[in-house]
Amino acid sequence: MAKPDNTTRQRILDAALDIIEAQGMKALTQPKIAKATGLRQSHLTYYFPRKADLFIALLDASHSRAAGQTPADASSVEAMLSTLVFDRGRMRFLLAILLEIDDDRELQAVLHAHLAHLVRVVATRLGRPAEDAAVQSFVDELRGIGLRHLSDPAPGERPSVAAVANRHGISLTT
Amino acid sequence: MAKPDNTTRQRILDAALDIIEAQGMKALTQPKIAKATGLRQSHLTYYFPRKADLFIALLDASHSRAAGQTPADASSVEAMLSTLVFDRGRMRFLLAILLEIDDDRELQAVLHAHLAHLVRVVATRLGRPAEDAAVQSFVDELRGIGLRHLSDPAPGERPSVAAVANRHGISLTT
DNA sequence: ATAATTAGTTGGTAGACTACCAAGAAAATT
DNA sequence: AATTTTCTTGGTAGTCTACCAACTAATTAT
Repeated sequence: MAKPDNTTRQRILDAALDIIEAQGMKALTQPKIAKATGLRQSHLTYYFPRKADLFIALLDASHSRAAGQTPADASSVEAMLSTLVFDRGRMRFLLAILLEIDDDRELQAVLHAHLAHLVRVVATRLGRPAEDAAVQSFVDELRGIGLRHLSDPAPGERPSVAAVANRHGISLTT
Repeated sequence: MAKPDNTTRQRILDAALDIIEAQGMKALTQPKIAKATGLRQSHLTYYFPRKADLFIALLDASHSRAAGQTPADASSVEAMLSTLVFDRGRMRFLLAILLEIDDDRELQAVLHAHLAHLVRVVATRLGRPAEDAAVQSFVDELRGIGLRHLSDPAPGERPSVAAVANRHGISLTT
């Protein structure tokens, strides 16, 4: 089902995620990844010809990593969305990808599918139809809030995800 | 009231806006601005020591430019928000700034104020109190949709701003 | 088994770009 | 007229992405 372990490729992705987590998006450079993995810089572009390719690959990689840490019960949907949207690192990650893929249709499609998938997952976990318009607009608003949150020089408490949900006729307490 | 014309500085900002409009955010580089204005590259960093400084300055500059073209009647709020959020260039502009200012509190504050101001303007134009929570969440959701729109490889028609407004109990037809 | 093809790896380089700096020119103050 | 401040220049240091030609290891085919 999953690709063969492909150790080298995976090592790159892991190192990249570590760097992002520890030093942020702007610090994610080929030299740093090379150092962390012991590979040559030029070698990295063999696996990921353009930086955008790496970014897109990281999309799934980070998802996998997160999946390994989070229990899949419905009660954690709120927490999941909260970090997804209010964690500055996470948000910047998304924005960076969005900017990097620029006008590349192919990569856009991958990202778009990824985002759509997330909405379906949330909807399902909330016991709603997979293509629920309310869930979509709920998540949309969350992302908008997250965007604004990102520019807040002194962010206080994280906004309540549940309150936003209510606004869209969604109850998080199953 | 306004700063003195400061021609050089303004010339830089104008050239920068032109480049962004014509070639997108990624094409906005010091060499290109230098060429367009006839200034030396090193000179640009005299006016804007860091790239983020230029970005922030562009925030107001683009606002001014847009103000000169748009009539200020209420009926155009919809159109204004539509381009603001669904125009890929505009959206990328915001994201680029967000990423570039990173953790600089000072610049974050400027951007944050800018975003807050926009909401107040929208609220006022809609005949609502300046600090209207509904308008805020309305704009938030729009931005979230805009974000998603940006990753759509084959964007169809722009979503209806009015429909989103209704969802937040806001009517655009004054 | 061995030849041939494909996948992975290396070192080096080209091309951009931001940021900085020392020194000189122009403008404004005193 | 002298001095201080602002503006301008040319040059450089340091990063980074992307590319490429050559080499090696691993697969696949004969």
